Amino acid sequence: MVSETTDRPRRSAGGGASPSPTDEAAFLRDYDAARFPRPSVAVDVALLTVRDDALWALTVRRRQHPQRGCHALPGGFLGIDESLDDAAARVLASKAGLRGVWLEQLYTFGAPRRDPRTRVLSVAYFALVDAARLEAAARGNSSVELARVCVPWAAQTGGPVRVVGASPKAGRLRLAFDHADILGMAVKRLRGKLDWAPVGFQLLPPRFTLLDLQRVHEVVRGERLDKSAFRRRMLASGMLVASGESERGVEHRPAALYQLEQRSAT
Amino acid sequence: MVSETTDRPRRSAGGGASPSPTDEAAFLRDYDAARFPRPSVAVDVALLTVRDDALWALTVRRRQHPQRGCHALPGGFLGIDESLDDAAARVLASKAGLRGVWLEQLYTFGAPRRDPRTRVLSVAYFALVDAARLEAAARGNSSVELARVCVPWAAQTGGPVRVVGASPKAGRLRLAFDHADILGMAVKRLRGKLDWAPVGFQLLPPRFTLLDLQRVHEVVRGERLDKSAFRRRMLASGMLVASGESERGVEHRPAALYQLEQRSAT
DNA sequence: GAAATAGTGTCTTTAAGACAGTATGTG
DNA sequence: CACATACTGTCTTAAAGACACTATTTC
Repeated sequence: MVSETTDRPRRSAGGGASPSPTDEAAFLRDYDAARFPRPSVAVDVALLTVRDDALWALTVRRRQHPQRGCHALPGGFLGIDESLDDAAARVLASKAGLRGVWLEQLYTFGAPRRDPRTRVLSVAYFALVDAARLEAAARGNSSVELARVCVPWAAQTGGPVRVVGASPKAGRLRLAFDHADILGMAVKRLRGKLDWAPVGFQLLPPRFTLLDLQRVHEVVRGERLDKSAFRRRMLASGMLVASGESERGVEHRPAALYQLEQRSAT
Repeated sequence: MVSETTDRPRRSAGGGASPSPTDEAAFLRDYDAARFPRPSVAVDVALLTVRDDALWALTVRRRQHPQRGCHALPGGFLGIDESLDDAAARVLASKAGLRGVWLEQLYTFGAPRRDPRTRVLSVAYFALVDAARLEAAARGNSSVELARVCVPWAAQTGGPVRVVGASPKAGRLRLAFDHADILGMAVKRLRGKLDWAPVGFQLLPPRFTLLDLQRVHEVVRGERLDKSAFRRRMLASGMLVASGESERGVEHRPAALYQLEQRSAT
């Protein structure tokens, strides 16, 4: 059976089957948005980076019920006059102190019981930042924590991931709600876009060597790549340009530094 | 500045800066979901098909304000205990009488003024069905209409699309709200998935010839493809199997009929 | 056998994988 | 000069594009 919740809520009950035509201004004046129950809407951000040959995600330790003590993705409720993109940027700024980070909407999670409090939809976002910026942000903020992401599936299969604490002896962390699924989808999306969209660069500082970029691709894809073929492919893609400068302070031949071609900045 | 709407709404005002720890059951009992304003959440479905060398979308003529007289995607408000996927399937069943259609979440549209009534988020879905089923469904239902989709951008660029009525003399149709953007994103997603996911098959009946499939790919991508290379690629993909049968009633050599390999059914 | 589309063969082009080699910095 | 890593060359392999060719059905 089809639920009646599909009908547009209206204060003035239109008489019977025939629609009661009024002008649009009158319609909007009489419109009663509160007539049907509405879910809460949150925005959660899967912020990923690459460091030490591993994928890391930013987590927030929950100090309140529900799921108190679990690790969660940084998130917050959507403001009633706030766009989704703005909400995601606000969450990152307020929880991690990060601004101007690459951000993209990922998926909306809406299982009816995903949050025990009430119906809460989560519009998940997916963000990428280089390790140095994320470390700097996490250092000055005791409420956030980096967690290493372990991907138990190959290629684009998808599914939840596991996370492990940063300290050497730390074990597996408990993720709140369906956040293991959100993180898994972020990894899946990242793997899917890596080869054709300029996203790998977002995990590196503005200037990087080709080997840095190769390491990032290897960590994200979870497999080794051939150096020669990788360079050919990257340079042919047109997404990079040589900056003209080179590494400094290394005790071997310095590598050329590249940067993102401005035109592919999106 | 960071808005205070990020805080978790609670009925009992916790005293000052320190959290007031209670057990989780008590927390949930005291939780007041209505404390902050919540948006309405709708689910809209971009249902696409391919016919006569063109892309078509199912539209619903709006009989009520706002945007009365415009064409819209079939949609409805999310039930408070209903999953997003269920809502999308319900919308397709109730507005188009279609069940068991391939359906995937697309994107959530949430610009604050996208609907003049009140804040309405739209969780957009993207559905594919073969032309015969869609025609059959539209024939018995005067409130829906097929609209031809014109894509004014190349490859994966993205952006809104235009729609044109089905009758030969029909001109451009006005689409309600941001539904031209939703349809545009559906086309972009379809183009992106066509080459690696088993989606082209969803636009054809269960058994089809390789030339049928090639026409579908050509229409979706908006360019001609080479027959030999297309066959090689499709047969090598493992997504198809020969059914063993052939076309009947054609006045030329009948083509072999293929079907989707069961393993790639997702 | 004419017409029409089904289906194949093959040459060329392009991109990727493998891997060895040369180049250029520091100590 | 030793060493470490940067970078290049080249052979092989796989896939795609182009396009002509053969095959099989109906009338």
